[in-house]
Amino acid sequence: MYAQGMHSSAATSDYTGYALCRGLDRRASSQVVTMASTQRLQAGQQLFGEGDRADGIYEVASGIVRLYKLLPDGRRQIIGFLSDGHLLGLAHRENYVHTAEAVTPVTLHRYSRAGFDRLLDEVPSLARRLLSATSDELRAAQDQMLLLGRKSACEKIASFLLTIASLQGEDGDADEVQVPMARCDIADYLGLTVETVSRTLAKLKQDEIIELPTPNRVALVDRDRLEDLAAGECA
Amino acid sequence: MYAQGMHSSAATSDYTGYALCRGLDRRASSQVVTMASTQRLQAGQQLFGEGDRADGIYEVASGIVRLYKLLPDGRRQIIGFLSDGHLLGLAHRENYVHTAEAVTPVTLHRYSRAGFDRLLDEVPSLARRLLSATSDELRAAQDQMLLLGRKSACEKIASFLLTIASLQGEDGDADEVQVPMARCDIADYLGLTVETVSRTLAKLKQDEIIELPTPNRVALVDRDRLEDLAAGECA
DNA sequence: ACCAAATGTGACAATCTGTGACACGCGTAA
DNA sequence: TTACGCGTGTCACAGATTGTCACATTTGGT
Repeated sequence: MYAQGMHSSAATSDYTGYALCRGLDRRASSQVVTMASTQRLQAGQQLFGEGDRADGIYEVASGIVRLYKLLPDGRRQIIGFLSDGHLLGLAHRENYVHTAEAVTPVTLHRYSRAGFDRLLDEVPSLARRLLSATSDELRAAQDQMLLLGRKSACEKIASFLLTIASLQGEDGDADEVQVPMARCDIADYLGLTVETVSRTLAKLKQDEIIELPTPNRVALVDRDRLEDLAAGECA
Repeated sequence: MYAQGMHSSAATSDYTGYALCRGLDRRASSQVVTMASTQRLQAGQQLFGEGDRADGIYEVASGIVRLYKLLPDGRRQIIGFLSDGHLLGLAHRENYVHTAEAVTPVTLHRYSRAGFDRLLDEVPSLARRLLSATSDELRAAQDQMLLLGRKSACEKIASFLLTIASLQGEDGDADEVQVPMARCDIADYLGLTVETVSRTLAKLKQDEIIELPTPNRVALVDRDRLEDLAAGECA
């Protein structure tokens, strides 16, 4: 899923783009920025693959990254879309246990694992903040389990659209959302096929709940109805 | 899911049953034990409900606890079974976001939220360990997303049985496992119905992959085949 | 302007669900 | 100790939702 990234809607600072600095003092923030290197990816480019040695921790500065796991026959489950403020690579041990790829052009800050561990030693409050951020990710994952295990295709799409809207709106909710992911990405995130995603969007359009000005933009016409669907309150 | 709890197969210590003490020095361990109170639940009894105020953090000392989320119409998704060594209630903010109930008779250690926060202040290394434990839970949740979103009923059941076996065996793998959960719990954990769980177990028995001496015990007869199924390597 | 990729649609199949009936086992009461 | 009731588990049959396959249309990039 995507939980809210590790940023807050606070005033800008000298370390905009370094969400890891949030809440740290000036000296610690300087350490963070010094040890970070910047990396850019094109859309579709892989950051790391499942099984690769987990020697880096990354922070999304801009763009969208997809995380996924694969089955041997190619079945793919996307386990999260990450936007700015999110960390990648923190929860791994020796090797990465999923793959990370750019959905859009992406800018990342990279921290070596060794450097990151030293930082944790030197800045004790950082572990508290990472614990909080990882807990946010865990709660989002648990919400997604409910969606994957129990919701119908229509409820899944409704939930997805509302989640995206809640992250794009200035005041928390947008009436029209930009959906940068392809239909096959949405399908692999919701445990559906592309055809079902397409058919379900068409049905919601037919029921005048949404509009699709272009394939990558969705207007939420009947938000109340969408919220009822997402909450599982309709047949 | 259940990730491994916060215990290791190390030597016993004076604080057996207090997995939170693992890795702490004697003074910190004494603090933990002093602030903990013990709580016992009968099978089926609720520990906390979704929406309740999150004022306690719990550690499972013995028994099994199920965590679940509900939809308004009663659809339930179990998001994890926790055994000894696991913490509950850590990832929540103001209110619990899921429900916790005892599957078997359970003994827990309870820490108040306020006391727990003070402990984190006084024992900096604790946050590192909790970060590690929460990361384990997050990885397990991501594995479960792959299962819920992409695996067939048979692959789900095979995965479930192997997971249980890997936690019950002395050397990591048991040939016969105890399944203390009811069929409806297994169903709600795997995103299936009780009938499908029952049919799938019957099919695996018919194919001589497992045996069911009693409904709560499963003998893994053809472990290689089960592992292939769980990994998604068969039709 | 062209082409490839993405999206959308229709027909049919498959997997899982839903329902009803029945069997079995366990716990409690007599 | 025995019998009964209830909860759990199993099974058969029918239905529904989603997947699969093939093809048409649209969109975006060069």
